[in-house]
Amino acid sequence: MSAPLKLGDLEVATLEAIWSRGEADAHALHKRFGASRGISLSTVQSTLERLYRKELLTREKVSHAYVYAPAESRETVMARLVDEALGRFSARKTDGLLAAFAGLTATATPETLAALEQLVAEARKAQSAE
Amino acid sequence: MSAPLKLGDLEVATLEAIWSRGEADAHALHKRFGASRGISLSTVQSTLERLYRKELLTREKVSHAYVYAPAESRETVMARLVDEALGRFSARKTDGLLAAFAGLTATATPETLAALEQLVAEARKAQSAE
DNA sequence: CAAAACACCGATTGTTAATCGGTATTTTAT
DNA sequence: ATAAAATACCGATTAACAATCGGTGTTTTG
Repeated sequence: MSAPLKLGDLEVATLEAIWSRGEADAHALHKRFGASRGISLSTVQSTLERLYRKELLTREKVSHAYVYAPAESRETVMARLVDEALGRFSARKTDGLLAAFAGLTATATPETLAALEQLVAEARKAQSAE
Repeated sequence: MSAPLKLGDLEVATLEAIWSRGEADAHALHKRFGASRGISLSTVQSTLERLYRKELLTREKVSHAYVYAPAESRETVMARLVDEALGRFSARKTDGLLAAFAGLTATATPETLAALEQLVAEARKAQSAE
């Protein structure tokens, strides 16, 4: 088990920004939402650093500044967060997922349902193939 | 939006214990896992109190002791936790759920897949009925 | 009435995200 | 080559919370 993943709001926002552009440095991120949040460059750097230590970001020194890139896809991170949220329950995790899904279906779009149906169908196929 | 729900490990364990028995008082809970955790009665009480304030538990004074009961179902709490975990992402939440499901389907049992299929079918039905 | 069982209150500890400033170091522009 | 600018790096602080207890006062109950 990788250490329980915990993410703060700024961390999530940072990840999203990087996912959407592929890569970015502290300077760029700061300009992006540093202003709106009234946050200093240092804060952005610290957040990036934390994300890096959590192995959610990769960094590479270009000249003397770090350029960060995603180490994990958004889907993966989301899945991990869901796992983390439900993992402490003794009940089978699927119960939780089903519950979560049940809540979702109320507002799910037809496209989402179709995608879901597809996923289930594929999973069944894969299963019977084993 | 209810305040963001956050639960610690002891809190989840406590909830589970209460869900499984329908109701319980601090004394019973303490006997249940107080020993294994080497925890005092006070700690159990505090946890119960916190859960009560979070409106996850109901309490009723029987004689002069509180008897706690669930205020929310396990499924509801799990769904809220998932929402909480994914709600901060700007991407459509469904993406995250789909991702979570994708991850799940790899190890899902046939029963789970069947349940999932059922949910999707019901959701579609409900949708077309609107 | 006395003892036991609790609630209630307040205090402490530990963790983690968010936040920043200051200093050292590396670039870059002059 | 130097000065100025851009960054990294480090350490400190704050704030939120869960976990944890002990002590004090109150209500039951024997």
